[in-house]
Amino acid sequence: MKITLKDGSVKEYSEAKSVYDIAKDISEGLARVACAGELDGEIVDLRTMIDKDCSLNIVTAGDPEGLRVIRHTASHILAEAVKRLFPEAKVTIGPAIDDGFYYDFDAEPFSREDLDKLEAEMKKIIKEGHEITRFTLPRAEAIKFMQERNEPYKVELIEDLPEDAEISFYDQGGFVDLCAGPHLMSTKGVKAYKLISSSMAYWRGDSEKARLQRIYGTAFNKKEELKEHLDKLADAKLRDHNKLGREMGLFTTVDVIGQGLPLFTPKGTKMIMKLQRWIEDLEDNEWGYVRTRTPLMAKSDLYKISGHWDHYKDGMFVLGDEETDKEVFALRPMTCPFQYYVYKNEQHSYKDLPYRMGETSTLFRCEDSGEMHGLTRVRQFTISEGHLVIRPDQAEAELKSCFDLAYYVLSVLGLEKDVTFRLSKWDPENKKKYLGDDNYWNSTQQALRDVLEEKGVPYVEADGEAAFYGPKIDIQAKNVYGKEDTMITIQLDCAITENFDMYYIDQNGDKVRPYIIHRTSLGCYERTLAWLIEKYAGKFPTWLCPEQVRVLPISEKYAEYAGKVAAELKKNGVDVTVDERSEKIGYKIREARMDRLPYMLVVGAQEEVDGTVSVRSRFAGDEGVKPLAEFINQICEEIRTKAIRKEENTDEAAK
RNA sequence: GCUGAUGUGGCUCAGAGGUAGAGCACUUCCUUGGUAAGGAAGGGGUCACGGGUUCAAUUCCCGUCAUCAGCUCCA
Repeated sequence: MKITLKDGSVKEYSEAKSVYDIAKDISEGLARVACAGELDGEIVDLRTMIDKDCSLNIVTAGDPEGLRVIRHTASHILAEAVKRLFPEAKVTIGPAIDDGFYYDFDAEPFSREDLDKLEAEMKKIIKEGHEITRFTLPRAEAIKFMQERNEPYKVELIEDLPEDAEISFYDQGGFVDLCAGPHLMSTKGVKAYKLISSSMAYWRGDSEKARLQRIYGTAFNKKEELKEHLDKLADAKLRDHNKLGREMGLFTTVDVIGQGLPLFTPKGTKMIMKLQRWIEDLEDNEWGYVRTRTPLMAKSDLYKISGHWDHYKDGMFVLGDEETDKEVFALRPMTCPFQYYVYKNEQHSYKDLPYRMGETSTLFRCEDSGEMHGLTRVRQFTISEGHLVIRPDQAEAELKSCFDLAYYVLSVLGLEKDVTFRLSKWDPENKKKYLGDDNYWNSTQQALRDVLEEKGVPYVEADGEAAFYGPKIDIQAKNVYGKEDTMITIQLDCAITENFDMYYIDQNGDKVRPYIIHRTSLGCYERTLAWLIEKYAGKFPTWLCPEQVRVLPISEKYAEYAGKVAAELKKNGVDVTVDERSEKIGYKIREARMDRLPYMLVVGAQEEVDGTVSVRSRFAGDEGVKPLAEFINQICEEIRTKAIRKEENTDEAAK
């Protein structure tokens, strides 16, 4: 067969030559993975190509696709290990995923000890160095083959394949798995792997179907890369807002209060208030918003008009019983209709629009009990809510301005590089879930797409992610574990105004339906705080810190001067405390460091005489002695500009 | 909501069928110190909650609540 390589050169091999030799030859000995190659953009097993002339880019262990092949092979080795140690287990599927692989088994739950044993067994299988060979069977025989081996899940998988398909299998020294490939040439090729965790998963992701046990693992080309990955996971644990936020005393939860209902401590509240005051002033003073304050609950009638009663009742906390009570209320899951009635309170001319309403709005959503997590999925939360009532001709400009505001907020927080953009569209396969027709959805989706295009940000389009009343631009961020959440959303809604009979008076004196933009600028305060904790590992920009400065008197003799320093700072709006305890200065510094304080001011005899402070910061260590007034100027400027000071490489940074 | 694990002083955790332990933190006293832990003494727990088994339960069993992981969901 003839093989055209990436560089255009052609190699010819006799049919008699083994695929392993060909692979080794083509990859110049590079590749443990060399039996996998790229054909027309697809990763294929060289062995499927043995009788064809083809063009191949050989996949090597070092490239991303090679990594997938290594991981996929590791998952087969795991499956073999499970069959050896737990012969009753039934195998299902085991793909490579973004940062590793998993394999689902119908088996008893696995403990950490089981995983350790399985890891040891995998080591044996790898050491044994089984050659991995590929063979195919016609469908009927393939079914029989797996029936004989008593693997019902594999039989089901094969039954779903076309009648005339040739079914491929991979054999590694007797353990045979149904698989499309490709794989390494030998189990020996898996050199760095680790089983991470086990959990439950449903067969084919369907909660009606069998419950399976999933084992997650990961594998890398080299041991060092694996170590790096495991270190990163360990670091993620240290940043985890749900752990760190509690440790730092920013929030807590209480059994008897309930799930998804975090309590913010004075420190956590201080941070949220700093964000909230900033956002409210920003919107009102610089972006033309007016503020509203509307009820946290309403009669069910309101939600019937808005459509939430039909589309979203299960997600609401309903107060009362429809059957027996005259009036039924529900806590609000959104602010939209409340602000609509504020708009409707007066008649509006076309000259009044856009009418931009903002509200720091607390919402309630009855999430399923298993969904709650830290501050990112909660049942009560507060968002920087806003609704813009606009004329159709203002849509483009106002959408862009909402986008600019959100982007500005992100960039001040230092988060703008960490987000991805998503155009969330309706599900054309399930139109019943939505208000409006094809025409409506196509045009609104295009309007949002235009904004993203104009702003030149990369974005993905996602079906089925829209609100029931309109499409969204969602700004997404990942947590330390790589899980994605919506941080900010901008939605265009031209449907709801009908239900609420909203209108403005145009030039001709006619009533006209406005459009609505639903949007957030900072999103949900709880979620944003979680994100900040993880982004900064608790070392927040100074302006956001609940405690910005701690004054550390050398001894109790200087407590009075320390108090004066603190009072002066407080007068200038700085959040400051004094550590008056009779501890040594080293001890106080250690504690302040562990509390991630941005600034420590050491004061003793000399400072008292000179009216100075000895500045020590999280950023640069010892910053020397300064007149108090100079330090106040410096920190006030840092707070005013919301500067994000970089940590320099001091010895302390390493600690 | 589903599956599994977990729940012991403020925190991190140990422990065992016979009325609970360490380190840190806290309080008091000594020390009054110059840039990451000075010393001593002391207080503090209905072992998440409710049932059951047992002479005896914090420990074993069941239920509830909460936390975590994963699934599913997320207007």
